[in-house]
Amino acid sequence: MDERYEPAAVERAAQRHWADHRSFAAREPAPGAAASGGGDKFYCLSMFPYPSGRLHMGHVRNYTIGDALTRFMRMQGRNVMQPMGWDAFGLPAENAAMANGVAPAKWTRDNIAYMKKQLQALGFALDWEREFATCDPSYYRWNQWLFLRMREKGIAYKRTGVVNWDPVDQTVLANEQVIDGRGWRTGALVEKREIPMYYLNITAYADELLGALKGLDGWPERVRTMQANWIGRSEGAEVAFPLADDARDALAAAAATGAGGDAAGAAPALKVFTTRVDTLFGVTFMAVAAEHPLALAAGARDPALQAFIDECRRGSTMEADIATMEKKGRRTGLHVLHPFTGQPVEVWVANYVLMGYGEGAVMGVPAHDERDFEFAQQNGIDIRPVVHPEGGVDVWPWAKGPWQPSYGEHGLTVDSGEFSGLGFQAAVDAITTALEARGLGRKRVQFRLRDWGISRQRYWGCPIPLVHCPKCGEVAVPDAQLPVVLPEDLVPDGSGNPLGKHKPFLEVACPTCGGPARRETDTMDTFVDSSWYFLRFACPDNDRAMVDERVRYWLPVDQYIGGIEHAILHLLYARFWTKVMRDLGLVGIDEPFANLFTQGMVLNHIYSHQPAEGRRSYFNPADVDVVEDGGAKRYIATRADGSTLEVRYDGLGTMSKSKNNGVDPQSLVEKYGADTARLFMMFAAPPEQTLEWSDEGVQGSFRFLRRLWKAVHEHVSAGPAPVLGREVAREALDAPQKTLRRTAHQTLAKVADDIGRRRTFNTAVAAVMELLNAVSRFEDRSPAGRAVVQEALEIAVIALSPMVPHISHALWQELGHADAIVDLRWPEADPSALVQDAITLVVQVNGKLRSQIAVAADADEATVRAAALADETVRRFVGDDTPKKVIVVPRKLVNVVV
RNA sequence: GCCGGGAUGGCGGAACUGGUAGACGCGCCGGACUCAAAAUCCGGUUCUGGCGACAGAGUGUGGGUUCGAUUCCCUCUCCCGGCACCA
Repeated sequence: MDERYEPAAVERAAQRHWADHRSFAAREPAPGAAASGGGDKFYCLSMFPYPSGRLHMGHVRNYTIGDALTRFMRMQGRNVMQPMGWDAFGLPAENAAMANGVAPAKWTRDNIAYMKKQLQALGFALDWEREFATCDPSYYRWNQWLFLRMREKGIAYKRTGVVNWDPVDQTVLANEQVIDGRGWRTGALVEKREIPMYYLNITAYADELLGALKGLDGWPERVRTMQANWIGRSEGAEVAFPLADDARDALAAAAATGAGGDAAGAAPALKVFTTRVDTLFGVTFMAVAAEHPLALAAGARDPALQAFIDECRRGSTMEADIATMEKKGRRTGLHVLHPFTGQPVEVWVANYVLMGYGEGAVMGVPAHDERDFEFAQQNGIDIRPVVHPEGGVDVWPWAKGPWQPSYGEHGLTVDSGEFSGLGFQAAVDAITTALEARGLGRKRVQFRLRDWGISRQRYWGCPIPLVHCPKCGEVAVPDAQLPVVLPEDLVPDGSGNPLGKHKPFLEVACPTCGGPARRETDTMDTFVDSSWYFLRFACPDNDRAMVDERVRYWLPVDQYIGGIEHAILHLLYARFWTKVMRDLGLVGIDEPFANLFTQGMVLNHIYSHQPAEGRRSYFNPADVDVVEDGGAKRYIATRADGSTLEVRYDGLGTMSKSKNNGVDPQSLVEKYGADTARLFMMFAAPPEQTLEWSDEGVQGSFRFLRRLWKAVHEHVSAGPAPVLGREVAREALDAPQKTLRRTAHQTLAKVADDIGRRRTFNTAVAAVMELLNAVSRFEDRSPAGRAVVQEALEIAVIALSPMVPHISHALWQELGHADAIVDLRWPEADPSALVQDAITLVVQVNGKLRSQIAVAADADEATVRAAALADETVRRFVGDDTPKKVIVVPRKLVNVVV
């Protein structure tokens, strides 16, 4: 055995062993053997990466967690599958293409090749025989195939949606490409624009997606809460306010000139949804979106209002922007009629009401809604209280002063005609019933969740399989002609989708009539690709069907691992997609992921610089020096050419390509080896917690592995140790030998619990470090002593092997084992090694720690109590007082209260 | 703005079910080895007072419940994730 730990050689040898033995190729049972999920299978899946170019520390964290679990579960005797693939479509490839003139396909595939090497160098127990990328036509053809099935069922449907529009580049922008309301390349003010898009009817599944969260007890509570809030079920009422004559005339006039849009004149009433129909008599205004037909009709007659509508169209579509912008409104001069009193209520255009969210209109009740209150105060609108908060003050302070939370509380209705004097629920019921009788409303459940728009006006994605024919209209591509293959040699230039200018793709014969037709150029949202990839890993080679019987064996995923940033969108879409496939008879499961582990983000500092013209650029923290300058800090970045530049500090954020703040694990792997990189990542923080990156402690992890190597080396170079239980009787050990043995077995049990139940790899590693410290202090070289050390070192190596598999592979052999540790069954801790005769209890006086006493492990309460009161220090603090109370917590402490 | 999470020594973190706050590691200080350095090994390291035994304070802020609170409840501050076209 080498005296020195040489990670490169150790890792090469271990990886060769796994490759030669196909150690991680998952095997299905013989056909027909198991209909659904045989008891011993374990499908361990980490979220597949976007091939951004290089791995970053977030990847190392994600995949090391999954790998440690995979290896641990293998050692528990489970048939484990841990596959890997590539989420290969998406925006960064187009950005790279624009920057470097390389086709997205080439850039993506080069990145995949490089990152695959990195993953392999890290020694992950992946079944590479199942690898695929979502940009492979053999994968995305099934996106297209299922899209067509959904379209047939009406789950996929077409309507207009709002997008960010860059008026200079004449292109749709992703939210990420909108910075402070401006296009990132052009700096032009972004506009909202309505375009036709395909949507998936996820709201039809809202009730099930919400209800099934209760059954997902293998999911973190925080994720379930976030999803429930996102779906946002609320019970309320739909109320129709009939149009007054002025509104009706305006709509009719607009319809005549075509200014009012499609819906103009069609609606006899303005519909809204409210959860507070009990406040209906407090309505003093209505607010509609700028794109609402009433707003457009009024704008056609009022240039000032039209200017305001145009202003509302500027800015991004992002909810965070809309929620934080200044609330503005303008009156239309048009009115609707209160459904009960018939009084006219003026309609306002408000920038915070969005078309496409519900009805594009809300009723304004300033007395009982905070946002309406502020809007009314700002615009001089009446505030009419109609609910008297129960147990609230007897005065009506609404007219002046700021909003009080009590204004929004439930209470008894007042000034509400025949509905006065009712409690919340009674008022809601009575008013809803009366509305229904008049045909002006009904009870309704509303979800916050909106349907999923999947059309993207972008090149590097899965083509939507449709053809537009001048004769036949929109025609689906027949299944036999799938996949619609994306040409891979185009280079986008920022001026829209290059597919729209590429004739070989664009020009097609209509599948129905054979005449000349135009192919659809929109591609699918990349969330589509990631909504079912976990199914495909079970059957990546099937070129005749999307899924097959192997999916029934492997699914659901037993452990899914990924970043908390996916808590809502990806995980919700994947759940939805699975339910759709179930309803189409393709899979037999209701939920895709039985257990979910959400790792915390790995953060790093962000530095950027905004040139006078063009895009803001980001600098990697590794290239930035922090300089103290008279109390203030300055940040100086060094460019590749050696020149320097003062940059701005933008705080901490997730490691990402776009912020250029990733840390490439490659340098760590080269310097210390994969095991050190893996170990440090697991040791640095509990995996569910956010981690601010710093490689300060890496050295310590390497030192630990070297100490372990040295300890094994010293032990084995003294020759074979006697075997405990055969050459040395366990009962014959002396006290220090028993203590080391107990530490070893406690460690074994703790590590199994930390990995298997708690998933706290950091404390598992710490426990093994303590064990090695105990071994180092143990100097007994007698045969019995060496037998105990042999066992303790074996336990240390086994316990670490899920985290640091390479060094464990080597050390296991050095400890005299012919079989590879990767195939070892995880041993149980020996209960007889764990027994302890005497234990130490803590004694408190008035809750403050004062002393410690040693008692027999099985001492009864009276004995413990007497021992505590007899303790000298305790008597000093208790003095002559008689204890009021003595609390004894078995095996833990005694608290004397005086 | 809304939803979810977090805050513990100089630093990363431990304390799992309300019961010894600071395990383990980093850093730092001292020592051994060495001509010297690196590496390694040994000891110390929450803060304040004390030579010391020891005492007091202490888990972002302010309050509460309890014999006992890092842990439970309320308030506030700051940080992180998500907010539907980054993935």
